[in-house]
Amino acid sequence: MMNQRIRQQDIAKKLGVSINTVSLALKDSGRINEDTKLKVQEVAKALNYIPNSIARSLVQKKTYVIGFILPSITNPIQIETAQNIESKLLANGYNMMLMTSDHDKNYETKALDILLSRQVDGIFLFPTDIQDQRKNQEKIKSIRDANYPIILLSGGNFILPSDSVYMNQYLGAYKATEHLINMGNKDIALIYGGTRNTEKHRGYIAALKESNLEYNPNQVATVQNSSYEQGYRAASQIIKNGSVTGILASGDYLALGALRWCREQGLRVPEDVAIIGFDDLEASRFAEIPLTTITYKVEELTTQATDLLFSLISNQEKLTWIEPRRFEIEPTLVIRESCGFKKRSERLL
Amino acid sequence: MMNQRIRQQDIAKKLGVSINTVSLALKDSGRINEDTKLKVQEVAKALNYIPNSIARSLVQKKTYVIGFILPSITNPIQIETAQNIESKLLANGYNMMLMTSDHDKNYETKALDILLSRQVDGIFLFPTDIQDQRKNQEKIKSIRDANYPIILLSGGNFILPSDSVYMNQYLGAYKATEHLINMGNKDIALIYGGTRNTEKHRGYIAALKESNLEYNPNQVATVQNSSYEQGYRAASQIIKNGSVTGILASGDYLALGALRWCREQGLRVPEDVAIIGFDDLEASRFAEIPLTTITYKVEELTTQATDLLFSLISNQEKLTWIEPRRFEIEPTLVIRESCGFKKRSERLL
DNA sequence: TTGTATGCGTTATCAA
DNA sequence: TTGATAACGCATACAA
Repeated sequence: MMNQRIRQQDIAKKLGVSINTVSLALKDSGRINEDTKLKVQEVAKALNYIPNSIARSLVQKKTYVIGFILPSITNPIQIETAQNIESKLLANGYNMMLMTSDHDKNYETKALDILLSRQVDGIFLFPTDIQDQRKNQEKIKSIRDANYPIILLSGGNFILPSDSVYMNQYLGAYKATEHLINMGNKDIALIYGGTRNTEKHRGYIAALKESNLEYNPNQVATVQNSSYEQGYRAASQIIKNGSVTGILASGDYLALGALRWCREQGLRVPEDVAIIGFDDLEASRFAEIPLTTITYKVEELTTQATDLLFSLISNQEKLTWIEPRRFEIEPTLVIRESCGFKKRSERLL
Repeated sequence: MMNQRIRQQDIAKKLGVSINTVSLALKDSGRINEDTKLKVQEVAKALNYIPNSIARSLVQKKTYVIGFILPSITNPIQIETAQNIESKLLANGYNMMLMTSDHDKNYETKALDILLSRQVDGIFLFPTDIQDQRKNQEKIKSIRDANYPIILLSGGNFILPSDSVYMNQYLGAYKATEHLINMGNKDIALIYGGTRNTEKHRGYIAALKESNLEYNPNQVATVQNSSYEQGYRAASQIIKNGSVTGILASGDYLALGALRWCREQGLRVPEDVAIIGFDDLEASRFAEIPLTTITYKVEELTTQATDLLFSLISNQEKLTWIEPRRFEIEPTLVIRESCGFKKRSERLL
């Protein structure tokens, strides 16, 4: 029910000029009389005219809307990424349409179709799952082949159907595991999201292998989402399973949940169990035992991603002929207290 | 650069029928031959036809897009609210356009204009600030008077220009303060967002007054956002100011930051300082001292809000003649350990 | 059951 | 500097 809104026609009629004149005047076009321009703008303001961008989009074939698909809210990093990108888009005159894909399993495809139908000028996609990504691979490829800018916010040691910007999670997991090993741990557990985190899994295994440590499936727990509760629960299972002295969790909330369980059991951290997380959330800095973790460089990632998107948008050449580019961002280790190496000074205000 | 996409015209030409036939067939209209309908749908699928909803919106005067304006990301409750509403909208065939208003101070107005220009079918607005809300009051009123559904997700003891659904924060703060008093605290500090939280401020004062306790401005700290860091910092200031034994924070992260500061100073919680937060985030359940807090009933709020929105959308009567409705949701106290009353059993899995 | 014609509000092209 | 006219892709009223 858009109620009768003011159109260019209305203000044209009021002034006895043509619609075209109004259109040009509102555009602040140079090739129009200053007086009439002012008159038009004045009346427009008086009538509270608001341009209909739907109509404009139809003729210009451009909506200035960018779609953003992300799995869900449990990972605050993804939300932060979305909002960070939103503000960058805004600075360039674009708005964001946000869709979450986790509602049902195959919703990612549907979300893509909706965004295409809405004629968005580009898409950022946080794939739900490497599995699903493979499944949508053809679709994504065809979207890109139609010169439609689509950027993936994930990646790894495999071929992607489109351009991508991502934190190198393999490397992150490798560094984290290596750190646990260096701190003297030999039985290191992994708490992670299964098919959502295959790269982290790979990095974990690679680091173990590098140190000639055995990969023990009993020390790996799969988790539904990256909440405290799941980390708490996973820790309870894993530690009962054996002599684990180190835990790598694929997210900080998982790590903090695990930390809580350990503390409740009277286990000391890091003396009895060392814990390391992922993402460097604020909660980790303020945890009871400040958490050692792996950074997720949101600002760097979103800057790269939006730059890439805008270059694709303004670029005229057929994307088909360009190899998909990938930008990796290298995560770094943030050492706090949960694996040893106390540095109390860090939290000074 | 929308590349040449398939239109109804293209599939009409391919089949030698009229556009109208195609339009009806794709609509699955009853008044069309089954054979041709199937044929059309087949070709549409083969050509990978995706309807142009921009064009459809122009003629139907309906976009099936709802705008959502929220201040920023520091409050995870607002994000959760947005995503919760997004999923409810989706179930009804609507999508959400997300805008954050905190970038510059007066951006809320601009966001409203953008959404109106984009012809969204309705708007949810989380006002940045009561102050700003007053400022935009006329604008919001005029939007509503134009029969444009706009719903505010805040409220209080004052007149609102449009329909609203909100947690009664006055009551929440009252209950929280009362609880602190009941636990024997007489010097109770408030950490809150200033003009963003006037209702909480009022509730705090009312509860003090009810117990004949003096309101002491030195025990009130204003904070930039609801992060751990701000809570940590505020606690350091406030506790140095005097003999505070209880802290009410307007958000759980603030409370947890304050908790951390106290612990680092060797203060026991709740024995030396009792702390209570707001929102009942997951982090509070898993804190080193599980946090007593006030619930924010996201699901209840979003259900009310979307129901109200859809009733406005389908309603044909002039909104001008209807008094703005308001739905208050009553917050409840969740007692954990940070104010006393230990209940260790709660966290069983 | 299908086709034709018109319009949605705007921009763009071409004359005047 | 302005005005008429034709698009944009789709839906709808009406005709056939």
